[in-house]
Amino acid sequence: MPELPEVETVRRTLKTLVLGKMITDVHVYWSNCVITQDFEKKIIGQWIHDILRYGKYLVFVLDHHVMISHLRMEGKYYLHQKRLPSNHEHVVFDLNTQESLTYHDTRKFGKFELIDKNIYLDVPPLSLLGKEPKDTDPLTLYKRLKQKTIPVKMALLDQHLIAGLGNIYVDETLFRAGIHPEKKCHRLTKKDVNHIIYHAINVLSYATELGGSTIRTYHATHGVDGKFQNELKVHTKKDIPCEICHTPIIKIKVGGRGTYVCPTCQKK
DNA sequence: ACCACCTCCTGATCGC
DNA sequence: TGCGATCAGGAGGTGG
Repeated sequence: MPELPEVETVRRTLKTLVLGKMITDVHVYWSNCVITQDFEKKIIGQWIHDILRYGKYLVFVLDHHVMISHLRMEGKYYLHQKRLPSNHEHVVFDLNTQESLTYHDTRKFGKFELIDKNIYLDVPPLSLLGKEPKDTDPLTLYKRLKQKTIPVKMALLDQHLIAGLGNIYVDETLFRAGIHPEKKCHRLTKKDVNHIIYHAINVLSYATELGGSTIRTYHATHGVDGKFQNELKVHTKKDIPCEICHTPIIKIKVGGRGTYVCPTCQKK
């Protein structure tokens, strides 16, 4: 499940592979993953000038549009010589170099959208996206959380409040901050929120440095594997002793999400 | 505004 | 061993 560090790794890899190339043809094999009408007609003939990232969204900057791509759980890109599509390849972009950029997504959850280049930051989904932890003002976040009764983990997964965290890095952030994922938002202190932001920034930047995490079925473009899974302290660590207090890590459900927590170090 | 719940999907895993 | 049921989950939508 790609989160900010994994998407950033994909962005950097893809930039080296497709910048300055033109999309000569597009094949959509699973139409539900494309939101835009006449997607193929609009995108053919445009050049790829840049690839940006906002939270977990990839933004391909073209001549007239941006193509917003969200990988959701299992989306992956591959660049290869033109060939027949294989299983789970739902969108194929033919390039002017005789290569194809292929989008592969087993669960078909990823989405593509074309938006006018001049307005894409002013319309959903990007207009609704919260700031990334490094740009988040602690007091502003504290005030918004103060009005909420949901568990802090659910708030941190809400991309409108803060962008980039997913299930893995929320668990890791809350462990490092010593806060229980079920703690209600309105009970968080300013100090709690400061700790959360501080550790979120650290976890995300360190994970990005290591190329993200490679767990379950996720890996970045071209078989690039991340190394941050070796740094995980709670996520996937059920029954393993906490490295601080040696209490076994437990797995619980918070808002329906599998959640790993040290029942001793993390306070409600 | 807030929040709980549903939907989309497939493959892995669980339980009888 | 086999096979149906359950689980996993990011974000958008719905309805209370």
